[in-house]
Amino acid sequence: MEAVKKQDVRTRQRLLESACQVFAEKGYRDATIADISELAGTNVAAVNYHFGDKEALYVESWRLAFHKSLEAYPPDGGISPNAPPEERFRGRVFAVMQRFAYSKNYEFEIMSKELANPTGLLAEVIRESIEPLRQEFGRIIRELLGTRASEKQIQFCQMSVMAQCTNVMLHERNRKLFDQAGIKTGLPFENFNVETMADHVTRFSLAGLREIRRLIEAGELTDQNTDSPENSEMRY
Amino acid sequence: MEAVKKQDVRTRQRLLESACQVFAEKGYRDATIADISELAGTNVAAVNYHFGDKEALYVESWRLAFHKSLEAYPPDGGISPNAPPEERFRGRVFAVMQRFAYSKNYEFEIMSKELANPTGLLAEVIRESIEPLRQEFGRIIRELLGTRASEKQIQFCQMSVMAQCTNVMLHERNRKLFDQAGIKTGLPFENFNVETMADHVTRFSLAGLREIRRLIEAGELTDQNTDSPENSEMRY
DNA sequence: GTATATTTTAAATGAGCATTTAAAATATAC
DNA sequence: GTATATTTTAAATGCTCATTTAAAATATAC
Repeated sequence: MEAVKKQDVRTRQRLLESACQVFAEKGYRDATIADISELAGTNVAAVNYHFGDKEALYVESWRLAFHKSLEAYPPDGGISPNAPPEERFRGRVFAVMQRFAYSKNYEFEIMSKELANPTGLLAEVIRESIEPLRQEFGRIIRELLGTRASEKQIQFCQMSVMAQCTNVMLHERNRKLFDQAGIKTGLPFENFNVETMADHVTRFSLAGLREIRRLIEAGELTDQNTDSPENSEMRY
Repeated sequence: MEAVKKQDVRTRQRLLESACQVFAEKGYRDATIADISELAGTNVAAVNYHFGDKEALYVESWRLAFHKSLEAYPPDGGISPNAPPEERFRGRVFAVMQRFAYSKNYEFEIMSKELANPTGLLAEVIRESIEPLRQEFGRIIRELLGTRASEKQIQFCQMSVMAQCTNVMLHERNRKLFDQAGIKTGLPFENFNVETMADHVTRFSLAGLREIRRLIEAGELTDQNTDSPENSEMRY
């Protein structure tokens, strides 16, 4: 049970890598153990032997996918911590988009499927993985917004930036799907290029951040303004 | 076969409305015909009798959800076509976010699940539904970017704005899920408010658009800059 | 009111799938 | 080399689910 032997590790590892790929392509529910073990060249029972069940395999797959992705593209984008915040900002945006863009990094596909259609199985482990990155990025945004920005204002802005990074990728993937299905989309990005997109998102967002900062410092944007009053209708 | 009688319409309608709800909650694959027909108070065979199969019901559900959503929140946000583009912009952003925010509009949940994990069944019908809105919004962005903006630049900016609208909602939904699961998120939006969020997205984005316009008009942003060169790695 | 067409129902069918089982194969310990 | 522990395998199990069937119920036409 405890002792992990060589051969063991090898099948376990193959299984895990296949699982990342299949979960990324199909999502938890549509991925079958048969798919995964066929791709890994093992028997279906191997999954249950090595991981217990499909759920545990899913969680382990996320961990591996995230780990590999982060290893391939360090989150600071290679920018020195002493660089001006605008540059560190661009580094982060670029790194996120690379992590999401390269299809062998299954991080993005697994996560976006999970977020849209949650199984609940990854809630904790995704949060654990991502929270440190979120904090680091938040600190850069704080610098850009100035000392008078509230926590909530920082989080709103962070959301605006990250939203662009993820949606670019969803967009791009779906354009590919539409193309394959022979549907004319009128959508952009025919020659998709991560660097170009990162530049756009950076330019657009830095301008947004400067404006929010200006408003805060001109006193035209109190926290109340960005905070929620009790008036308009709530969701649910 | 052809003639549609009264009682017929009623069960058909109940089935359709239940289907919207269940597909929105669970996505295509996890929604079962048993779920749907139970909610509608009909027999499971009724689905096949009235719609043929689950796939056709899914497509019809999207149509209904989208139609109702648009009816409840007109896409221009009630802003006159003669208003300045900034106001029309805000109207659109607000309308989109309302459509997405109110949970009885199943549009958002069905669409975001479909986009993250495509069945392919909605590709055409979603595009058909959304394309006119996309065009109208594109025209507003064109006004804001000025006459020298390229089509690609407009589409990039449009993506940046829509990305924020959709991600706010995903974010919010998942915060609720995390809360329910008792997981501390550190995520924002404790008192979620559509108007506040629409204001933020509008402010942030209008600043981004002004900056892109400035760069275009200063000649610092040729279409080449925003277009894709052949250098860096492509996805897939 | 009777005959015909439509709609609803309960039960059956059969496919897909995660998981289990127990035997066979392989590695490890001594 | 033999005994023991680990790993792999093919087949079986049992559950969920979409879809079908054919009989019963209900509506419509005349």
